[in-house]
Amino acid sequence: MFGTYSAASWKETLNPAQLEAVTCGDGPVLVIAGAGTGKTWTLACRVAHLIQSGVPPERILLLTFSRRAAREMLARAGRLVDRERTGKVWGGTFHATANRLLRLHGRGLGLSTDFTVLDQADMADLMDLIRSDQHPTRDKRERRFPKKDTLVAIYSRMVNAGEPLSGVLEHAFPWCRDDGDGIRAIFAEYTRRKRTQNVLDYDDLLLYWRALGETSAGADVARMFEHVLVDEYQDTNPLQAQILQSLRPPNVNRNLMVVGDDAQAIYAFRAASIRNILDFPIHFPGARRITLEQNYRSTRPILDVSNAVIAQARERFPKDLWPVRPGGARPVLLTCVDENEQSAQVCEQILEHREQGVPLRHQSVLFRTGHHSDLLELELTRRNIPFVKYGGLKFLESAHIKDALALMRVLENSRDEVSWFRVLQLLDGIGPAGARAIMHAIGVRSVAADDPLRTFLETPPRVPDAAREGLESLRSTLADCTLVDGSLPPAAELARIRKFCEPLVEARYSSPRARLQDIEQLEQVAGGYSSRSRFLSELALDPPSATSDLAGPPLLDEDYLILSTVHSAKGGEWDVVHVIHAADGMIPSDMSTSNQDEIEEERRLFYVALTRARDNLYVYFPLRFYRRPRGMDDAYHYAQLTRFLPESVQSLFEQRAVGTASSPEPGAPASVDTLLTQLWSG
DNA sequence: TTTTGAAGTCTCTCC
DNA sequence: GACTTCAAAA
Repeated sequence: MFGTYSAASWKETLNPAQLEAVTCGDGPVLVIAGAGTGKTWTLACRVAHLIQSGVPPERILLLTFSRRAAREMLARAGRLVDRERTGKVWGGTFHATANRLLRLHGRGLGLSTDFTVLDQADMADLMDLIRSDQHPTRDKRERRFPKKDTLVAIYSRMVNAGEPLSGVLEHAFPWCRDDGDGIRAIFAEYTRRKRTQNVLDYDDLLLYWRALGETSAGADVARMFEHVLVDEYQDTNPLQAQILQSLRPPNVNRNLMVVGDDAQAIYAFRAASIRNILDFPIHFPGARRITLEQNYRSTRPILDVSNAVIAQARERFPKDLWPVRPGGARPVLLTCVDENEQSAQVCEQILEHREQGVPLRHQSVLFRTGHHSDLLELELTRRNIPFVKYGGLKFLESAHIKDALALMRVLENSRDEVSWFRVLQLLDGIGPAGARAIMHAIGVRSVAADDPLRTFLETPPRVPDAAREGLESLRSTLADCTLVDGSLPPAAELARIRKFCEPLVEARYSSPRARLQDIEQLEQVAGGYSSRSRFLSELALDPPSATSDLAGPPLLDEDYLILSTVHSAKGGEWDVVHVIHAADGMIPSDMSTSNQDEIEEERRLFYVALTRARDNLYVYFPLRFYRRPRGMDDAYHYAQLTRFLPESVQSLFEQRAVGTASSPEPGAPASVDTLLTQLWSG
């Protein structure tokens, strides 16, 4: 269905509801689109239709949940009109778009347009720095104060939900309720420092974009766009909804199309609110509503299971998906004796489908959290099955990459205290206290002082003997990068930084070679950029989501399996989908079972996973799994099948049980099945 | 006083 | 693997 079409014929591929969405005229439109109903295709066609109707592509704004989604959608639209024109469409996430717009129009808000962007880890580091400033002697007997990641989570929720601190603490972080004053003080200082350091965090990007709407530049920005389209609207938050309102003031125009599915809302933890979809007709009076219910993706048996799972949801908009595709195999529920058996079974099924002609890249393995695939990855490697993993532990989060980037950021913004703090502690003999002393000496935090970087290079700070050699190496590296006439291309700069890091990485980390290669990979990525500031902000806003993203475009004939968290799999579809760890405590995660809303979100998450499958769906349930021992408990636990598959839903599956406790070989005798069945239903 | 190393704890999802 | 805590060494 996604082949190439002539300009006239592609509209014939659309069903009536899709066609209505694609060709509808001006004004606000809400498209409720169930899983697999051709939502992406419809949006791509809408873009193509607008361009064909004479809307200049640069006056179309397409907001998506990831940059990858925007790229794919515009690539499809490009096949319908032409690449040259679709390339001019504004596309990307809210955050990336804010970044672009604020660099163009942020002056009126008192922003200097060469700001740097803090990612979540940077936010946490700055919070931590402030926390230890405000409580220099942490009393250990005192009750624990919220950790830096918690502080960031509280702060982000407050901003994105637009809810006062007290309310956020009460509803979402009740265990921090009594620390309100301390938290408030940290937030105030956090905000102050961000401003003096000329940095914006993720939340600021949205806040300033909204603020832009209230300035005179805001009207200009609104007028820039004739049409605004938003994908995955169910996962936007109140702040983003306000941005859309500021972007579509009644006196400019109200051309706004949002597309979403309440049954697939899985970002409440990021303050996303289903109210955005519910209240859309209130925010944009006269909104037209179109529902897409015809499912093109999955066969009936897969849809039956998915519908049965979501039907148990506490509340939802009634919406039935009906399949277009006939026939199809029953989904398979595999009860495995343990996690090793699960890994082995996944490999077996994958290879069998490949034998039957389904290449690896049309199959995927989905799981709740990044480390759920650890064992499987070992097994895949052992069997030489190539794979690419999305989501989970990210490349940019590893310490050595952050070290290298911190050096670049000091060059970019010499008042970036988080980066200085990190860079200086790379030196032997310099710990937190030493780093603070140096930062004070070169005036990183005093607004009036000269450029701290120049001070650092011109007058070397006093350091203990152990740090002398490292300090000189650091100074000459930084000097090298600044004194070359003009500015060095980012890749060349990183090459020098890598030289500096080499001895450190070798001394500090266990597998230095792999880590140095990581930095080389980063150099490769940097090769695509001519400006350091662009490189750094793109990296913060669109981090490589898989290691393969860094290795450059994979060879066309290369075949590899996709491993992904369910969150990262949103919007994807595969012929064969394997959902692993369908046990209570995994799905739903036992960190998300404290209240009904969280459980409902986990249910939708499971639904999203199931609905990714086109032809074959496998759900794996490991009976026995390892969990790090807590207290006297045994390290091995017996699990219950996920609560989202009650008896009535199980019966829609073909059920198999494999493995025995003593021999983890496939093909257990039939009697084991009944034993296992008793275990999960008893 | 500050750094450094060792032992112990706990780990979700993403822009 | 990353972070915290604690104690020894500089």
